[in-house]
Parts: sequence; C-alpha cells; structure tokens
Amino acid sequence: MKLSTRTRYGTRALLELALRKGEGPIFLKDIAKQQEISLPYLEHLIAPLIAGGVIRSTKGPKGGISLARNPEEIKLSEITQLLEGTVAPVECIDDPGACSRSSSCVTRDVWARLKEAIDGVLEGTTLQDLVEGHKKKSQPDKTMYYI
Amino acid sequence: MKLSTRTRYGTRALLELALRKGEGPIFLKDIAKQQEISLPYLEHLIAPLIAGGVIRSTKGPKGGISLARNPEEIKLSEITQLLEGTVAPVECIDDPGACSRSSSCVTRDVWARLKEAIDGVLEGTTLQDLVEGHKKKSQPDKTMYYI
DNA sequence: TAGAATGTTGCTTGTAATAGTCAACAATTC
DNA sequence: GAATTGTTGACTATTACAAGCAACATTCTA
Repeated sequence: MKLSTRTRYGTRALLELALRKGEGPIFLKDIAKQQEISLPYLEHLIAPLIAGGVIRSTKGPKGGISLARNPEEIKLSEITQLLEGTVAPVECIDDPGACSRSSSCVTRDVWARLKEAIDGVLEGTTLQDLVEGHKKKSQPDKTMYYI
Repeated sequence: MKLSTRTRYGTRALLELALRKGEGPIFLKDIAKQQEISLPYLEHLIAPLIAGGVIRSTKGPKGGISLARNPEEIKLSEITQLLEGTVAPVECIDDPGACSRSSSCVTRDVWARLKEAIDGVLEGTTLQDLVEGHKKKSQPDKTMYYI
C-alpha cells in the first residue's frame, strides 16, 4: 500500500510551484535542489503533468515550469491519477474482468470501500490546501510563545 | 497503492474459515482449492496469522486450521497488519526519522490523513461483516424475481 | 509402533515494477 | 550562433513480490 516516489516527488514539486506562484517559470534545477529530488528523475515526472494540463513548460534560457491553473483548482486526485495511475488497491476494482471471481467476491467490496476512502481524501485536497498548511507551519501562531 | 496478494489471499482464506466456522479444522488444501490460491504460497501466509493469534492450527491427519476467535472479533486492520505490515502510504508516517523533512513537510500531513482514512475502513470491518456480505450475495432477496 | 497425513520452515528462483542515470535532441533567448 | 534550458528515449540497477521445492515435525490411526 505504498505510494510511489513518482507521486510523492511530483506532489512536492507541484507544491514548490504553488508556493512560488507569480514568479514566472521555475527552473527544474531549482525545484530539484529545494525539494531534494534528483534532477534527471524529476525530468521524467513532469512529462505526464504537462500532458495532463497541470503544468506548463517554457524552454530555453529563463525557461522552466509553472502551474497551468490556480492551486485551488488542482486536486491531489488529479496528481495521483497522472503519476500513480489508479489508486485502487486491487486491479479488479477498475477492471472487473481482471478476476473471474469479481461478481461474487465479498472481499472485493471491502477493497472498493477502501478506494472510495482514499479518493475522498485526494478529491478533497487541493494544492492550495497544501500551501496554506505550509504557511501555517512556517509562521506558527504567535500566541504559542506566551504560554 | 496496491495491496499485496498476501493480504488479498490471506483475507480470502480467513473468510473461508469464517464461512465454515464450526466444522473443525479445515485442510489448507481445501482452502487453496476453494479460493484458488497456490497451496505452497498459502502455507506461507498462515504462519504470521498463527503467530498473530488469528488462527489455530492442528497437525496430523484430520488436522488443518481454524479461527482462533469469533469472526466478529477479527478486524481487517488486524489481518492487514499481520500480512501487509503497516498500511501507511509512506514510510515517514510510522517512522518520522525516515526522512529529514518530516517535521516541516506538508505533503506528509496529507499522506497521514490518507492512512487514517484507510485505517477507518479496515478498523470498521470484521470477518463477520464479510460473512454477512457473502450470505447476501448468495441468497439474493427473493422479491427481485417478482419485478 | 509404523506409516500416512497433515502442517511448518527454510532455501531458492523467476519476474516485474520501480527508481534512477546517461546521452542525444529541440527550442528559445541574448 | 552559442549558451541555456526543457524533452525524450534507451538503458541499468535494485528491490519486492510471488511462487515453488524439499526437508522436517507432529499427530492420528491401523
């Protein structure tokens, strides 16, 4: 039940873009450094994100990548779909033909509920939520210091 | 985000035991056949389930395995824990030391919520729930035929 | 008490997915 | 036109998973 590094790294890369929204294209090099991702690996992660319309790229000097839409319009479910493929814990959820037992299998029903629970979280979270979470962490409530 | 076959097969094997509760020890051979699991593979799956106190085994002729507790007392979370290990989608949830960014990482918070969602389903489902689901499927409401 | 039936365990192997690197290429700016 | 950047494809570990095989331990029954 592990998320691939593709999804984890990709999400962090997008968060970086969201945090630096308005700065224009950001170098892959900078994202890789900031988020501690190997550059050649990151290069591969952006391809599906571009194809999926989540980011835009600019070539040449002063090039880089940037979000194609506002952070509040980009749900995590979209990111995982592009980088992880389906989030179904077993193949037979998306493709009942994958197993001859599908129609009568009770365990399959549980795994289906599992997928729904996962989807619920991913559908309900946007990049903007991550940005706000980040701000909250880096600027903790000052009242804390008065306790 | 896939469940291992260990968990899938193991759950089905336990369901089989729950369905045949009261019959005494069931042959591994029979479970393997009924649930279409390779016998040598199934043999390996039962070890952790015995160690975890979910099933009991009886050696020798007329031996086999059976549930160590009532189906309503066996939660799926317990089964996945024994067969899958943790259900956390990333290592840093259970072990913050796995990544130096843990304390400041916002994406980690999302993956934590993912784990909670998954745990919620698994904690809230028992083997007895599967048994009842199975009964419902094999004995569909007769009124269906009068439509 | 012997031997057959069953679960138990450890060793080994095949396979596939993942993670990652390297290098050639394309486009853009200055 | 040369430097800088993203793009793509080929390639290579590495790892985890799934599975098989064989020797072993235990128990029942004849």
